[in-house]
Amino acid sequence: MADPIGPRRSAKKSSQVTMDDIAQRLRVSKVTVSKALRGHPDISAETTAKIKKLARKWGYIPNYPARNLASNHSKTIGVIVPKIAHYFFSPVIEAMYDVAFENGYELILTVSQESVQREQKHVETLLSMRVDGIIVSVTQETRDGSIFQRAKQRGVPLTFMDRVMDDEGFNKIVADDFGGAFTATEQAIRVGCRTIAHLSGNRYLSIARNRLAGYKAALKKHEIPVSEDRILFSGLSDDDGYAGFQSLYESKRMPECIFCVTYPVALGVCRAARERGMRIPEDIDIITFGSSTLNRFQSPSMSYIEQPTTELGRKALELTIDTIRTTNDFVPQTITLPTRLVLRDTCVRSRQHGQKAGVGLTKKVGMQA
Amino acid sequence: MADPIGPRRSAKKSSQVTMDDIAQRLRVSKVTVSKALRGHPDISAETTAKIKKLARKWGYIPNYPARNLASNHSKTIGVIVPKIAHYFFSPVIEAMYDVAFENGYELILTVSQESVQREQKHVETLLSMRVDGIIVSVTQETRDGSIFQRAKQRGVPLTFMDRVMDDEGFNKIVADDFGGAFTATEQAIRVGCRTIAHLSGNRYLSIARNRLAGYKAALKKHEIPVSEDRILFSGLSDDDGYAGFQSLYESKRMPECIFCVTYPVALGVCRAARERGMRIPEDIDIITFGSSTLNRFQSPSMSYIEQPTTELGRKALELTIDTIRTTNDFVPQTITLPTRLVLRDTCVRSRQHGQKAGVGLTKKVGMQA
DNA sequence: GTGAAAGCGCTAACAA
DNA sequence: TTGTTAGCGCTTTCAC
Repeated sequence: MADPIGPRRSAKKSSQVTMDDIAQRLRVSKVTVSKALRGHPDISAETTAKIKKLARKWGYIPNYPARNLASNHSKTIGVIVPKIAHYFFSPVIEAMYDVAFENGYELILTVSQESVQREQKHVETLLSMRVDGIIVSVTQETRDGSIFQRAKQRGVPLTFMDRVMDDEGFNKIVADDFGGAFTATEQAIRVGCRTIAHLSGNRYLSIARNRLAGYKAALKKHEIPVSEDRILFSGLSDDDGYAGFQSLYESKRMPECIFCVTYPVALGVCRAARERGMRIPEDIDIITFGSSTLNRFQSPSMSYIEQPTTELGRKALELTIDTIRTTNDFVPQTITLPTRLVLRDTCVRSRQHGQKAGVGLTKKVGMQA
Repeated sequence: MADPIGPRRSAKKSSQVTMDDIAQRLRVSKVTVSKALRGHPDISAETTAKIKKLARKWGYIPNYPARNLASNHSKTIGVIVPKIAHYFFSPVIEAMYDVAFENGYELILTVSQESVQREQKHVETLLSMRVDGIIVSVTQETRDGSIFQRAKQRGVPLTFMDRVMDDEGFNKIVADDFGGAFTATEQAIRVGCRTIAHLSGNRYLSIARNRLAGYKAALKKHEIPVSEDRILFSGLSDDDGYAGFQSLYESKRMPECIFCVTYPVALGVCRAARERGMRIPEDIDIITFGSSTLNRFQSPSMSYIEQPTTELGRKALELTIDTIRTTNDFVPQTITLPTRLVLRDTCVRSRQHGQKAGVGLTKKVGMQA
């Protein structure tokens, strides 16, 4: 009966190989096995090799919950996003997985579906799971930040990403929404538009607020009066864009250009315009914040403000891991990432009644600070 | 000092409230607290209420790893998908979250990025995390199923979804790839196409194989010879579609219609066709398996085979939970979900040199068995 | 370089 | 109805 395949386990319920099994077989202690498997320098190379070999042979799989319980950390980071079927979040999340992988962390992804209630529940769940850190992009409706304070009290670092809360004391990673919106609006002005509507999102959502502010600032700079009835607050979906266009259309205050808070909203506008027989960009011009990989297949392909999705994801994770490592002296940081104007088929030609496009204007397109 | 806010914790490192704290304060045992918090009928309503009240007051948060270690289950299901920024997987995953939520399960989502190595690592990680079940949609390259066998040996139910392995002994949830491809091809034939190319995926991938088989079967039924040089194997991305079109174009064997294995492939074809000045569907017709929410915004909007994404996600989770609950007598099941033909702007008109479209053909579109 | 003891926070089984 | 006794599998001292 020498060297059976796997440990002999008499009265144990589970069929898992444990460190104890390996220790007994090799006549060393559990501790030695634990250290060896983690590559601890305490243990001799010889012993370590022996232990690792048997572990592999027996198909040993570490028990994370046990490890977690004993060591008080999980090497796991929880993420809460409002939507996953979204042109914006997908690449952000993929970038997060990459960084997590590189650093030996696991990611637990949860989706709030834009529901505040679910969001709160997810925070609690992640806390229960004993994640080492949390990254959240809040829902459109989130106003109350007390649940996030709880995480903080528990000593779990929390980082807001893209859609943030105003609360102080948290890490934040955002795109330059103000600057991007400013640039987009200015582009519309450059090509000769004087009436520019803005389809904004929820009035309280950070990204919507900042984009709106950028839009207004650009108008002011160019001494174009801000007309409040050309600013529509609703949501971030294509249906909102559709409804927004309709509302503008019916109010007989059609602008020359519409600046949309998100790409889906812009799509909704396109659909509505098409149904009314209006051509883009000939009859109504458009520019949007954010895009989709599918934009290049659209005709017309829309000009847009490119968001640093990958960087957003990477930085959010990096900063969170950093904070976990230096948990003692925590100083909250806010990182703002630059956006970029990408010109396609819209918002590039001179308006008939405006001045010639591009006259005296730099055509240069680059990252803004 | 009566009733301080929170337990008095002298020599404890963590600042977490535990069941013990609550038990001591209320002069009951830890077990009573445990049971009360879980709503166990053993404990009187009165005691339960008292305990729950204090737990809430003190902000008690259960410790899942500890619970997991003691009870040997995690109420957690691991999911492995090849991509997340994908028109297909997003809704599938959202559906999974819904079902998980409804059933009190947590989901751990991992992304293999089409890498076999990552996929294997994810299986190990999920096993280490002691998930109660695993759902996987394999990468394009996955051939070796031994890692999945390991899960099975560990007693962890594993369900394949959409992209499956041939291995017996696992639950499988798939769309009717064969039937859908058959229908799509037949539609092309109906509108008068006699030469129909197929841009297929990886030769070994289940979904690609089945769609190819459906395509061939439809041609055979209508006595159209299968021409192997009109079948191109590559990948599932838009670049593959682009390259596929190019290859067809250069070989001077342009078909009347192209049936694409996925929506992104079809997009690539559109792009390539447009660059060559060919109009769709006038010069070259197209039909595709699967779609995207953005298809309605395309012009032309493509006709496609609709995949039951939500159902795929729901059923995968439901079946997995079922299997967890009845772990003793496991009988592997394969569930095939119907697809549906959706007609848009392509593959609907009669070919110039073909017979009139729709003559004698039902225009009815419905779920196929 | 190795190991014994202690305990992480919880639940299961069985007593009382 | 409640409590006692044992662990779950691992890591952390700290002694040898």
